[in-house]
Amino acid sequence: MPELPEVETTRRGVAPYTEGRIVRAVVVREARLRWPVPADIGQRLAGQRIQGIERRAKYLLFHSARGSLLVHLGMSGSLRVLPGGAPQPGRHDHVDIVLEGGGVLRFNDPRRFGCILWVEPGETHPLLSRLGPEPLSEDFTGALLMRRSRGRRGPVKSFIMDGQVVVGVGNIYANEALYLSGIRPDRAAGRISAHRYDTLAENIKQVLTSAIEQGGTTLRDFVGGDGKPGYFAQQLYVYGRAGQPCKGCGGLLREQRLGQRSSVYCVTCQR
DNA sequence: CAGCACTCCTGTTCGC
DNA sequence: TGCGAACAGGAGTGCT
Repeated sequence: MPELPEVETTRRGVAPYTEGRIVRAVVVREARLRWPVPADIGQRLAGQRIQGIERRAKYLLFHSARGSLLVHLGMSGSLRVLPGGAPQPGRHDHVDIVLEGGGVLRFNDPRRFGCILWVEPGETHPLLSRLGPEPLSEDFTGALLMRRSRGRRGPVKSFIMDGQVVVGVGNIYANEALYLSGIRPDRAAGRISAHRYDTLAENIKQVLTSAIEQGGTTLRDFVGGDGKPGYFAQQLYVYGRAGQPCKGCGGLLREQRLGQRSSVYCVTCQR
């Protein structure tokens, strides 16, 4: 499932093949995504040059002079470059961005939790207007977590997954960062010390950075081929390891549902 | 506002 | 071995 590192890896992977290129057409085979793909998206984008690709949270923005294509990969989405043109589309190949010169940027999303929308020039899309800071920016600090968490009684894990607090911390990395920080995921956000929030913020940055670095080794998978683009093995301490031994102390990892999300932690190493 | 539950969807896993 | 049920999960929406 694409988390922030996968989305950033996608951005870097498709940028060399799309930036500076002109869009010839947009082929929408299935418009029923999270929200309907706008019917006029092809008219808006055709003939436009893709000036750059920006990532904000887990959204990708393909900027042109006439507006921007806003893409989210949801749970199961992927973007892949087909430099030599478009082979027969598969069952979930919902949208093709056909480029001058014959290359194709193909959007695939089996569960259709993703979206493709349009943003007018100079406007901030409502989906982006209330987002917290980027986790890898200087704006994201332990002090921010400390300040924003005061008075909040919900679990810290839900707190750091709240996109209005900080963006891009999905379930996998929330679990991992809390393990690395020695913090139980069900601890009340408002009752965690400034020092521990410093540690947590650093670990969130660390785990995301290392995942992005690992993603760099799979960039070739974004082009052609039939491998699944954008996903890469991640060294995981707790996520998906419920019932297995903690890599720190050997105790069995426990699983708990928090805010509809599975949370895995070590009762000994995390307090 | 904070904190939930609900919702979208389909591939995978599980239980019998 | 096969089949239906349960599950996973990003994040917007709506309710308390």
